[in-house]
Amino acid sequence: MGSQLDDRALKAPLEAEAGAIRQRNERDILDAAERVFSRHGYRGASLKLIAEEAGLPKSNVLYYMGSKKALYVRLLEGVMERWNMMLDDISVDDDPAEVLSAFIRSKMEMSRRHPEASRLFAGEILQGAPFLQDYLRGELRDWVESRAEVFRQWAERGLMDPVDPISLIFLIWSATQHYADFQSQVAGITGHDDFTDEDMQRVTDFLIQV
Amino acid sequence: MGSQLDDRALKAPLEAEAGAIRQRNERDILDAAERVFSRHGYRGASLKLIAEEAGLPKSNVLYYMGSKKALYVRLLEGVMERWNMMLDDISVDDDPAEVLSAFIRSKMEMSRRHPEASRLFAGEILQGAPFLQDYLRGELRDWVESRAEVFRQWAERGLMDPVDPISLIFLIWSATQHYADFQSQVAGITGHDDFTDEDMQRVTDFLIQV
DNA sequence: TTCATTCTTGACCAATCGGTCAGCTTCTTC
DNA sequence: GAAGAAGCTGACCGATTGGTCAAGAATGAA
Repeated sequence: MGSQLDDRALKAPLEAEAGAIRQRNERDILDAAERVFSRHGYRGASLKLIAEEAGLPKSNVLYYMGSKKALYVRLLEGVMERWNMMLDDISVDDDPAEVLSAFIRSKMEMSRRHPEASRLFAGEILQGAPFLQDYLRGELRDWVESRAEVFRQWAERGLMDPVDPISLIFLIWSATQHYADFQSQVAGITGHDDFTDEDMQRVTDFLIQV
Repeated sequence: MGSQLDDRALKAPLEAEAGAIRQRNERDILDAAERVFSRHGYRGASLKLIAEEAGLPKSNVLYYMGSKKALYVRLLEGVMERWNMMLDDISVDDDPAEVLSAFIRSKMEMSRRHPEASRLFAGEILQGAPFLQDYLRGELRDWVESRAEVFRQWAERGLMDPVDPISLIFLIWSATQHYADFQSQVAGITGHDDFTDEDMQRVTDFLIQV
């Protein structure tokens, strides 16, 4: 059997280096899907709408993504990948105030620049994380616990107030994500439709101050 | 025309004192709908599922509620009514620490005892509040601003730190609601499936401390 | 040019959706 | 017990859903 075909035939349908056409179309579809899923939720989003948003016929979306569920899962995986990069390399020797400030700032930045991704994740969690349960109970749980351990050591050295570390992480998550997830609530109440840089800075300062 | 019929005929279909049968069935339907809508979102929930959950045929649900949208709106109104009772009667003369503690405690209590209602509200907001926009931009906005005014006066008298009042309200909302909305996330990470009273107390204490 | 691979798409499908309706039974009231 | 109101529900409807498929068009390596 032709050996120069083997490795292409084996990885082509799944792996990275696909044809240029495939790469462009998949990107278009994923971008469109992120917008549509975040606006309407998993069941509320229709393939027809996603296809229109991507400028392709519906059949083409199925051709590249296989099924609605597969498309959704692939989207979630992409979000989690970006999401997980933060706060990955802190150590006991860092300055707590500095680290926490940077963390809050980067989470706020993400809520502001990728609200669709943030809402996509929130919607998945809200409905009981049907597709993410394994991830939550595995990887993410370990991640949180190792971070909490560093906080505990900081508290022992008297570098920060001895608050419950896990609660602190939850607090930062919820407060920063709130601004993406509940964008319309915040916008409706404060009166402006979008966040200015000034607003962002004020909220960030507020959280750091706390 | 028989005057003893008039007032019944006029208000019966819309107003409070309906027949006993109607009252019981409507309650069953609303309870079932709250569970189903909070689990699957507006579009994800089907009348068939709601009907099964309520132990009635689908036609019967339509008979009492008119339409899916009407049922959903009626649910939301109920949630907002309960929700709005809190923090309604504070004044400048109260003790800030006491008021805030009570507020946090009652919001946490609500998140724990009515997670479905809380998630229902969150889902509506997450998708851009298609049914609640008017409420957000009207009543609720006024409510928040009058509360914020009290906070500002407290700060002027030196009774509390001079933090941005609106941000503070958002922070409390998001932090307490987080535990209902992201229940599965929290459960998946912390390891237990539900909150014990002890957990509740610990988190509440933490927030008050902050 | 050849020819296998990849891409594209309209027609079509079964399932499910929210909603209507006619006709039935069960209550309530006098 | 008669009459009208309220409650009940299976059959049915058009629209939309996610998904299949066959057949043709474009692409690219030899």
